[in-house]
Amino acid sequence: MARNGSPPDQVAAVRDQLRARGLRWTPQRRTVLEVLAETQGHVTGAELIERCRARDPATIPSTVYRTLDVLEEIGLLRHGHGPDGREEFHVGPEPEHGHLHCAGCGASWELGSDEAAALMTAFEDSHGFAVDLSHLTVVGRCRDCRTANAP
Amino acid sequence: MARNGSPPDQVAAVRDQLRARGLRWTPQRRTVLEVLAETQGHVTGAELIERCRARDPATIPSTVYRTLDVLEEIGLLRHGHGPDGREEFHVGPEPEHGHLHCAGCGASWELGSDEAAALMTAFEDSHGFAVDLSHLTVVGRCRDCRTANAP
DNA sequence: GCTCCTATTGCAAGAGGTTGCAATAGCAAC
DNA sequence: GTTGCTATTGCAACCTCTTGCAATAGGAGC
Ligand SMILES: [Mn+2]
Ligand SMILES: [Mn+2]
Ligand SMILES: [Zn+2]
Ligand SMILES: [Zn+2]
Repeated sequence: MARNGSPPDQVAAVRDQLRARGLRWTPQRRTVLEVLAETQGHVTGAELIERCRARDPATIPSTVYRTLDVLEEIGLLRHGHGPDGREEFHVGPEPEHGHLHCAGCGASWELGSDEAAALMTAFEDSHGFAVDLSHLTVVGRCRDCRTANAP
Repeated sequence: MARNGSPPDQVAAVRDQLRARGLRWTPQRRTVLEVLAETQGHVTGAELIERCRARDPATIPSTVYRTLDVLEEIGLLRHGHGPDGREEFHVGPEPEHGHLHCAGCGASWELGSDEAAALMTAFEDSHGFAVDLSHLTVVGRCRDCRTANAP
């Protein structure tokens, strides 16, 4: 999400962006946007639905997923995939980043921007390929798990 | 899958490996193994179930998925994730490899071993992290889609 | 061949998503 | 404030997997 101003301002900005594109502002979308404005970090669709239901028990899953699709299409939201493949939406002021996930202990880290840049440059140079960094999760085993397993 | 010898030999080898571990050889597992022995490249669980059903209409999904788990646990199979996050099992003689997937045109390529090695070395050096290459799918936009979109 | 232990299976229920469709409701124009 | 177009919604059905549990059946040992 674009993160400028207080949550109410952010939500109002999205409303205006939607209307400017001929899309509509509905109570259901308002709920999703308000929940997103209060969220930091990563959320799965299911988590989001749960939080929307806390605010409006009549929340319908398909409506939430379709709203997420729209927000992503107009560039207000991005998603990556957790180590299990499930979509995770990136929310908050952090810049675009990838993830590192240990299959041993389940820990995960954000990819440093220096490292990310190196990775993107490498694919750019070799294939002319523009990596979608925020969609990337690199899975493997961390140092601790490796030394623990092969002492 | 280890790929040595004719399909019947491969299947027999797996049967022996299972028994050696106190696991059992069942008609259901035989079906899955036979289908895998005839398969090249990548398969999703659902595709595998479909092919098993062609051979044995009584095939039950949970049994197939559990068999795949076992085969992966004992190291005979690996999975990665497609761009949509779904699991894809790697089958065939190719060495471990990652994937590059274009979100624009849907094309995908295998990562070259040189490039893969560079990527793995980078994470090894910076974090002591051992990347699971076959689990990796890098999503982005290919050269063609980029020039088509921003001429 | 028969026994016995327990790995495996089938089934039913459930989680997380997606999709087609008819009914509803934004909102731009009058 | 009404009207009319059409974007959205709710719903139901469906898809891909996962899980708990009771019944079944490998296969090692005799
Ligand atoms: Mn995985
Ligand atoms: Mn994705
Ligand atoms: Zn770890
Ligand atoms: Zn492309």
